[in-house]
Amino acid sequence: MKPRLRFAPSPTGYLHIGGVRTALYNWLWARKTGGAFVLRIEDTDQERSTPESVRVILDSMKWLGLLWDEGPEVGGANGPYTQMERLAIYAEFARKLVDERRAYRCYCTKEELEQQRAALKARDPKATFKYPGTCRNRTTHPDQPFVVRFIAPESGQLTYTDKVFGEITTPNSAQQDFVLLRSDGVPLYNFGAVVDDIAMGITLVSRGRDHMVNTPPQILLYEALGRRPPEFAHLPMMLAPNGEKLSKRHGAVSVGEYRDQGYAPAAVLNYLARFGWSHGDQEVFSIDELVGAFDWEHCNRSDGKFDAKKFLAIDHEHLKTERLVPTAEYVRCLLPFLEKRGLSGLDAARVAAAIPMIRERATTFVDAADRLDFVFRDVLVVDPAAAAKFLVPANADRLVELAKVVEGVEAWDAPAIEAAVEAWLQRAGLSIKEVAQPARVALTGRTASPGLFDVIAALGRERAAARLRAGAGAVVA
RNA sequence: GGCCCCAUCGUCUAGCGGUUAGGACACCGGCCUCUCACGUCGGUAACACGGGUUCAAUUCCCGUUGGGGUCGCCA
Repeated sequence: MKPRLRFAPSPTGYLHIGGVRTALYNWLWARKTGGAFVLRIEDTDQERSTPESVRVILDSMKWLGLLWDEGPEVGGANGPYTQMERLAIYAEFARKLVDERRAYRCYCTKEELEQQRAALKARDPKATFKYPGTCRNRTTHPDQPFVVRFIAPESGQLTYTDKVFGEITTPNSAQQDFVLLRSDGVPLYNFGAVVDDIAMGITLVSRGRDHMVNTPPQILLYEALGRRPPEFAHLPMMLAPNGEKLSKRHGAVSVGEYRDQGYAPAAVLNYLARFGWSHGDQEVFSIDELVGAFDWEHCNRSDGKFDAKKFLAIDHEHLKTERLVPTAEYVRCLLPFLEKRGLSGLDAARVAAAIPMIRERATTFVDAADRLDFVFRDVLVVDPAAAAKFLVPANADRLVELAKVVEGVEAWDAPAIEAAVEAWLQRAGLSIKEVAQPARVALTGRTASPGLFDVIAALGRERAAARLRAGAGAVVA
């Protein structure tokens, strides 16, 4: 039977990079095995869930290329895929559990429990408050709000085999009569997830290690419901460099931020896949390679620390490699960033032609747009410090001479330009070192740029000559 | 504190009883060079500790220490 996996985020903000990793592992396995990848929105926390966040999650997933077989927008046979639209289903399952004496109505109020919890903590700050089972054997049913609690076993133990952590055994004494349904009928996490995973036929649940503690109660629920639990595969956590939980205060943590910083989607996936999983010594993967190589056996069990520099290096690697980011894709990704700089209405072919000279240099699309800015901008922006240093009187004549040489080049390509310039340097008894930097500043406005001849070729004969002359003129002005 | 999990260079990791403990990022040198990059050559750098098991432990077992997760009518 083909496996069915899911990613079930709660729409309470941006899509966290750690969440993307669990989504990715699920997606990879579904793709590799020909199984199904289901996206489910767990919006039962009405305080924090927002429609905007759902939008962000969907857009982020699409940008990454983590498309779902069933879920919001695409539908499917097991919908709806948003929990708040499934309330009737949870009610039905809860009713069944109560009828079969596997769960009961609890009329204790939140305030009462809060008070008990506080009292216990006051006596012993480290004690664990467990619901005392006050309503467990209650026979009267007052006309008051109630929650539905599960009847948890008090002795024995529960063992399951995790696909990455192996055999995990937990004593049932660690469990308590946890709440299934709130007084308003909205399910709590464990119940909602189990009911939906059953209803949606999920066969393998992979999620962060922070959920490992939820697995025993969930398995108990499957048993009470007469269902065989799915397989579980927990993933180690992605921590901040200082070992803390990775959050906003450690820098960019959302998919949107990396998209805005000009990262390639495949590079994001590559970095995340390699975090906690390995395939021998291979560091760089295309998405197809990831799908082909992914397995649970090589998933690590220890937490890791996010490394922004390595992430950047992986992105750089992708941008450098035609196989990973084909030129057409490069152009498509780069265009928006050029537009953001005010360089709009550019011809795709023209942009494609300029890419080779910055390909190995640019680490992100934002970086690429910055490096290519001089090619597409009509009025050059010149770095004052660079001008002060290189556009000086001593260089004026040379720039004018170079302009003439450039205008005289016959065939217009970098090698031809280089040949013409070299010939002139010979005649004039000059070295390229004496001319390159002044020319570079005149042509690009900066002291760092692609190779001089590529720059001239990209600008075109007239524009290159004009800028060189302007550079010479800037000296006088 | 209870329950659960983890432990190889600074970081991500390879390793599945016998290796000069390998790779990548980062860092430091050399080369290349019109700048910046790229590339290339080399270098610094790790098996947390203590017991076992074994002819032999980074590898298997136990403990210690350290780190993490979780203890809600959040997810």
